[in-house]
Amino acid sequence: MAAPSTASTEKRRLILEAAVRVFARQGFHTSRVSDIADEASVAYGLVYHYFPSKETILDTLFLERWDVMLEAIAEADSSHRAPRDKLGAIAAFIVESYRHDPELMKVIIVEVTRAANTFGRTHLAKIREAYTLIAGIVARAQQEGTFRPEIPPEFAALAFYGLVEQVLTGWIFESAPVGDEQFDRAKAMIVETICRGLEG
Amino acid sequence: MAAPSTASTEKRRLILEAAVRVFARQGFHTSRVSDIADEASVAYGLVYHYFPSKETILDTLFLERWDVMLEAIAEADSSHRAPRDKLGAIAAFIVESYRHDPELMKVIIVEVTRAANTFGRTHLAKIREAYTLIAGIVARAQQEGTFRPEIPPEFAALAFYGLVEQVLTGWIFESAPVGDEQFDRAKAMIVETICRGLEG
Amino acid sequence: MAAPSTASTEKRRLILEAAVRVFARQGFHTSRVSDIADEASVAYGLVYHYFPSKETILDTLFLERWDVMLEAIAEADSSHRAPRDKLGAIAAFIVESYRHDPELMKVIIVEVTRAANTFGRTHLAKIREAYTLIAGIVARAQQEGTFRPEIPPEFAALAFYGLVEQVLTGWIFESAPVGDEQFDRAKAMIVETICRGLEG
Amino acid sequence: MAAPSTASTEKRRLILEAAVRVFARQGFHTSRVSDIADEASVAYGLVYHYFPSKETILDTLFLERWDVMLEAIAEADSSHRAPRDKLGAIAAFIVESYRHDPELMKVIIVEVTRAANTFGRTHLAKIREAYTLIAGIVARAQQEGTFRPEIPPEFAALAFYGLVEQVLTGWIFESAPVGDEQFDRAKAMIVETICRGLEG
DNA sequence: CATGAATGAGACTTCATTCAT
DNA sequence: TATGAATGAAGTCTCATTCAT
Repeated sequence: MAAPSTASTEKRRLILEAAVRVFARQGFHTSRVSDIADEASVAYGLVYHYFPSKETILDTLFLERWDVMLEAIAEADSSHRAPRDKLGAIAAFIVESYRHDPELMKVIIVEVTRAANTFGRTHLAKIREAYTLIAGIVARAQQEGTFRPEIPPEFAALAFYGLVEQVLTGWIFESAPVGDEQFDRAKAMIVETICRGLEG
Repeated sequence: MAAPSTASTEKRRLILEAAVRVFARQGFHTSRVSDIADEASVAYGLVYHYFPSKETILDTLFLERWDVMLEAIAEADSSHRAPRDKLGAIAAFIVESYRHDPELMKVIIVEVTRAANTFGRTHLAKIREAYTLIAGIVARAQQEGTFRPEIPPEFAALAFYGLVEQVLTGWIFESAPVGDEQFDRAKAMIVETICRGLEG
Repeated sequence: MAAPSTASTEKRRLILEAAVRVFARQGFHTSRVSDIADEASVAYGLVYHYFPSKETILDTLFLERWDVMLEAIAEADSSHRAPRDKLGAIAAFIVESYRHDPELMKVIIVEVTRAANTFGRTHLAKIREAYTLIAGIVARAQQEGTFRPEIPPEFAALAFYGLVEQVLTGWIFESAPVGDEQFDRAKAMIVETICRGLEG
Repeated sequence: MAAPSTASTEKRRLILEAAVRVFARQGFHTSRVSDIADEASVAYGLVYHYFPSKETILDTLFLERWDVMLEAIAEADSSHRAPRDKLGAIAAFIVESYRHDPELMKVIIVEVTRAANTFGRTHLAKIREAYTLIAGIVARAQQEGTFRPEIPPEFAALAFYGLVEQVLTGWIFESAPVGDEQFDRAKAMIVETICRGLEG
């Protein structure tokens, strides 16, 4: 018999992964808890054994992934690269996240990040952390003279992250699948568009 | 005494305006039709006399305003201004729309434009019209040599509109009220940020 | 200008006729008062000017026609025909009623006579008058020895009227239209079937 | 302790039986789903756990019982009795059905069989099966010379079933309760009335 | 841990009826 | 008479959550 803790974790993970597919397909509001249970091939009640509410599932999905992203941003910042390369690394990380698990990214963006009235509200502080980190990169680039000082760092962060999100949103609702080439071009263009505006 | 047709229109308008306030306050999904009726000081059933469904109210709100915006974009384009000024006019129009009726803009952005999974889906084509118009401006600027050709016009439109929307979203969820000065600075910074990246 | 009383009667009649078509098409429960007003090309409120409720319209339709039928039965009875011919005259009258205005008969049978739980309840006494009259014919035929005494007159009336109604119900829900020949054969067969069982 | 499958079936049956009582008392249209739940001492939602709609409950009630009746008719036909006795067996079966569970029969007749505009429509084909089986008995009786050929079998079936239904309808709406004697006399009279008309 | 039956509040929508003009 | 806007009660169905086993 497997260790209980392992077994429990497995089912929990199964439910989370099923939730991603269901939320991505139907949207959070239109997804029923039973849809998730069905998708996970798990009993209805088990969902409530692992999660106190439907909302918590979405929260978990968001927080798990968002923390990874915050770490990635922090790491990009801590490196000794040029500001443009730091932003490039961040853009690359997010784009790669989408390439790797588009459904999860769709859920996070559509149901949390952009659904600011509902869940975004709850996670506003967490979302802002990302802005703050990015703004920090810009601020330091301005101090060292790489970026010109006219644009406030917070505004630059807004522009940068806004563009990345917009690009992903475009892919999410595009009918045609996105190819590898587009992913790579996107990374370059995001950086090029924003940094040209920022660099002195 | 007002003409009957006017009276009927008045109530309809009353309901639309109440819906804006209610949707802005509670979000579409959390708003009950009875909330709208109460806010409009109107009987429950009257809402259904004028609108076949709760969804239609949101549709109406969106379409009315969005068409005005599309006209504004078209007009900005038709003028003989420099590309940067055209984009400036568009940014100014949207920012002014927010200054004039922040609740309506909040509803449109939060519940339609950004709620891509739900209503955005229905209005995707309409939303894309705006992107297409903006992309047209960029494309022509590239042809006449004012903008450099590296960035595809569609991508530029994404960046431009994405930034505008991001700025408004920021205001929408900011706790502190936004002052006149910020509105004007925002217009300038949006254009500055994007156009520096686009101009040759 | 027409005399008011005449005008009022005209509109009233218009509404009643429209109600027949609407009830026949959609059934009473599925018919909205607005459907009737639309079908009559008359303002919504006018229906309530002439009838205190939707139900009253059906009542009126039923009572008007049913009284005519009761008279026809009474008349058939008062004649000096043989019992078989009396029943034949009644069957003929009802079948001709259907031939002349199938929609009205459909409404009366489907929505009143057979809808015993709803409106039939209200009109039970009125409906029974017909049974009583028919039973009277049978009773007298038994007294004079034309019909044998074994079957109670009330039961005979049940059988007779039941068959007539069943035949009409068959036509009502038949997909194919009913031809003149069928009407005439039906009259004959109804009498033949029932009277053979009754005659000594 | 009962097996789970049995328990679940029990509640379902409880709801069906409650529905019979409620429909018989108030009529289908006037019965609310909450009335059924209350009558069954069951939570509102459980009704929808077992049945997708209020209508389905009525459908189930009708189909379950009607199929039993179709079998009874088929069985009566397959026996080697005289045609008159076959019809007698059918009449007896239906009358006994009423004696055994008058509320269920009331619901089936009043709300389905006679409510031809609403549910009858849905079950028309099923209802006609009964007519067809009965017509078959008559047709064969005519071929073997027991019944005379003048009356078309379909018409005879109409008369027979129409009379049975009419008799039950009479009981259903009679204020006084029906005694055992009446049940038995009814069986005899139905057969007597119809068969005298059919026999050569 | 696992199951799925049981609970019940909640919200949309319909529509008969009333009323002001 | 005539109009159609206004009212609001009523009822179906959904579904997140709880609970007994």
